[in-house]
Amino acid sequence: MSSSKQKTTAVPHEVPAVVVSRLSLYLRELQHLVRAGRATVSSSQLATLFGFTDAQVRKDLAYFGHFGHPGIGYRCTELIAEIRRILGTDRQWIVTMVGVGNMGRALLRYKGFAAQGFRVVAAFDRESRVVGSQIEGIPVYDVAQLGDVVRAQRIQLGMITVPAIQAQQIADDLVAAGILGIVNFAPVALSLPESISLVGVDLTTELEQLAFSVANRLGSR
Amino acid sequence: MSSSKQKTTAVPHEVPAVVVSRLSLYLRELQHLVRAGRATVSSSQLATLFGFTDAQVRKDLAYFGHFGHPGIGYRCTELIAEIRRILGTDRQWIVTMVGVGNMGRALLRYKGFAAQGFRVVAAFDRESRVVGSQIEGIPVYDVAQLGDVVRAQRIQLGMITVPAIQAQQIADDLVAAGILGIVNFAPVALSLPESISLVGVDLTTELEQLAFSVANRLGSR
DNA sequence: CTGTGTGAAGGCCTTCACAGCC
DNA sequence: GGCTGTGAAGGCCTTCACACAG
Repeated sequence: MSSSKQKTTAVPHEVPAVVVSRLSLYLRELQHLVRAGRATVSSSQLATLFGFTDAQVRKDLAYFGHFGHPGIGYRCTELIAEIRRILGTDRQWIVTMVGVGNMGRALLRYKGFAAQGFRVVAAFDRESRVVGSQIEGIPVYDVAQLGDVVRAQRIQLGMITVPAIQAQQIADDLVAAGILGIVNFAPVALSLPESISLVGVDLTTELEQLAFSVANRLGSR
Repeated sequence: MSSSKQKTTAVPHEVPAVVVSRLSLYLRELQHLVRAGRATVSSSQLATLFGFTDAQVRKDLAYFGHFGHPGIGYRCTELIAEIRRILGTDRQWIVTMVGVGNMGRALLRYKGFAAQGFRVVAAFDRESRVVGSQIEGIPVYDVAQLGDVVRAQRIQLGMITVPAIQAQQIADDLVAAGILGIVNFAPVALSLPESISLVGVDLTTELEQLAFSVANRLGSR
């Protein structure tokens, strides 16, 4: 606030992935806090929600700028705006879903994505039964049209919910069509060019973490 | 193999959570490899699938025992059995799903859980429309019966797919009924006793990681 | 020669502790 | 008094590099 040099403009250098994932969590809880009428939070209050330390919360945020107010804490709406800008969710992302089975359909019907800036504009499947239909207003195309539609609609992100055995081929098609990043729900490791961002989500894996934790009485995390 | 002291019996000491999560990934790919007819893998081949280093794969496994064969690598079926034992998925886990909306239904229909030792025996919802029905042969009860059913069926793990605002109450009910661990799909931080294992899965959070990665051109991970 | 298991080294993240500010 | 931002310290995980085994 004192000097003219605000360094809150861009990602400063290399940020640990784990810091970014915590930022998402902070954002989520901040939004809950605002809805509950809270104007400010301290780092220790935020930390308590997750079992982190207050220093960690401050350090995480300090990677990107000076968002806090000594003696006050962080103003919720202000910090929400900052984190959204950092994550890149202050703008809209154009998304597609490939695979309209149980999981794909469930995700298409989920309202939470749109609320955070992710607009799903097209879905794909190979089953002629669903091709041509709409789910929550989102048209379902044949996978054969994937490249054309992705290019025409300038789709940036793809979510893959096809069976594991088809996932690599779909990923290759998405990359060929110019996609920038992929969330892979199929239980298989994908091989992609370095330039493409990849996040893997495997629900079985998550249950296995839980089983291990219970079997070895590690308690909460 | 030389001495009588095999230390492959239990979790030796404190294992980093990230090691356990990689074990799940190894298991998944090993199962793919077996299906493809492969008998053995080396640490470097396994590592390449994920972009890890070979040393990391070996170190991860070395936490739990000596599973490799110098000059050969790891025998796939052997290592699968070891990892399942380590994760605790060589036995069956009794699981419940609380919330039978889009996400809950999709997960109930997913066949992958059963294949890894997770048996979903009951689901719960508050909507009288679905209570009393079955999904994939799994009965849906009213949430009011949650405690009774969890105790009667000795349910060990719970998956929560209710709206965020209801999630803490459901979690408390599950804990009161003696549950051992929870996977929380609701986009909210839960507060639980230390003795209860907790894994959080937030799909919006995953998309945000991807957005950040793309926005900052970090490429694959 | 191929490939594992592992001390040692290195690096990265977390925690500590406190100066500074409201 | 309350709370942030941050160097310094500490700890934990990853990588290196090599002895050893088949």
